[in-house]
Amino acid sequence: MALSIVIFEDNDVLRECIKGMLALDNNYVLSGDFDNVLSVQEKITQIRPDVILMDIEMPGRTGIEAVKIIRSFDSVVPILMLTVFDDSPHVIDAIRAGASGYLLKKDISAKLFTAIGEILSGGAPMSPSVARMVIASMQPNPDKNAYFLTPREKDILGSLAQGNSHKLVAAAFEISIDTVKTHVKNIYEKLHVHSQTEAVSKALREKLV
Amino acid sequence: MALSIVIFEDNDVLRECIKGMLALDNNYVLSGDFDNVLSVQEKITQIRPDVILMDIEMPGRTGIEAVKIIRSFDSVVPILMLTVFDDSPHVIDAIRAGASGYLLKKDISAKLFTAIGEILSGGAPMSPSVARMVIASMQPNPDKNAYFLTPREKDILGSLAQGNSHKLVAAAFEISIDTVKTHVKNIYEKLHVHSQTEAVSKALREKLV
DNA sequence: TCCACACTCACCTGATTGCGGGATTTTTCT
DNA sequence: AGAAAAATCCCGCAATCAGGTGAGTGTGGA
Repeated sequence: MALSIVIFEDNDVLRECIKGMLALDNNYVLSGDFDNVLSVQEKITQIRPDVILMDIEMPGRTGIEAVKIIRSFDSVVPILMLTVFDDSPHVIDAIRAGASGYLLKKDISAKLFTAIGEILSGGAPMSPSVARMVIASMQPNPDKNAYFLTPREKDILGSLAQGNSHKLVAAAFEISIDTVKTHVKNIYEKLHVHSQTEAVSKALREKLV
Repeated sequence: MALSIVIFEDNDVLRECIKGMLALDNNYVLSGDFDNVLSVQEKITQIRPDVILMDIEMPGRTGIEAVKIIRSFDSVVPILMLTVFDDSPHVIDAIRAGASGYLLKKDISAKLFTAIGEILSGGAPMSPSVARMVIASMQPNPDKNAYFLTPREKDILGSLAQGNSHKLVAAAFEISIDTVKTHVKNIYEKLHVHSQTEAVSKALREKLV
């Protein structure tokens, strides 16, 4: 039985082009093609497609917002992003929102069918540069990361980030609670923050610990 | 000029096999092959390879530890993990440590050369199941994630995670500071934590916000 | 030898937070 | 309409935290 696919893409030429590509392969049937995502929830719940192809830039509402909406009521249907944006913020946002794969438009002709197959067999197809961004986003920032924290300060910050209080940190490292406070104060200055919560937030976000 | 490659792999058969594969292609030259990573820093600084192939399970010290060591003095040399481990913790740990790609051994024969090419041109080759794990690790946990936080509580938690104090949260949502404290208390109960720092830590780690 | 730096500890003050209550209003669901 | 859940506000107290000041120790480099 053919796989049901829907596509959201505001560029008429490209949308028709993909329609044409899918029509040539009778493993797939295009169950819907739209130039916007304004009532995406209705459309998806009615059509119940096996795969969703999603552009990012569309009039009215972006594809990333649409992904969030879809994921709010369906956490499994595969969503393959299909866009020209290869900058890290767009990529990371789309994936955090719940995208299952991310193909740049320049790779569509060569890889669309491979990608759909891969996404259905539990993979996560990505254009190479996208994959690199994703991996980079998981690794500690090597550049400005420094902040010149001393080893001890990193210890303390790490312990705070576990959710420990000053008292527990002191106990863990067998030092006085006043020493902890001194370290914490120095950490605040170096990180330009003014509270434990802010320091931990910054540390976790920037993967300092 | 041929690309210099080194391999760390304790399985003699597989190591010889890869050696053989590389020998057949004179775009590559194997500059070193080792069955452990005990003095990895010396080896890498001497050889200065263009690509490193790294197993995970090795006697003495794991490949993931080796990656951390390498990244402590060289943040650019591409490291391709080559292992049988396809469980999420190993994959995520390796990538956090600084791996540039992650190929399962079952894919070596089919994809090793493609992967090396991709890694050198700025990509991040991954076996499909690995890519899916990586992406899943960036998305909010749909299962136990609930914690049954109300929308308002998520707002508050989100604001706290930005590093805001009770007072600032109150100002941001234009509610009384006492209301914020009530919400915070309820959040603590639901998350089973006892401090702001712990709550924010949990929220960021489990991607609740 | 002297300096810089990291690490350690102490004391003080005022602000914030954690936790125990109780209470009212609004929204949501049945 | 009535019950349940969510959101709002208030009080009070003990504990913790932020910020400031000061100071002793040890290590390593100039």
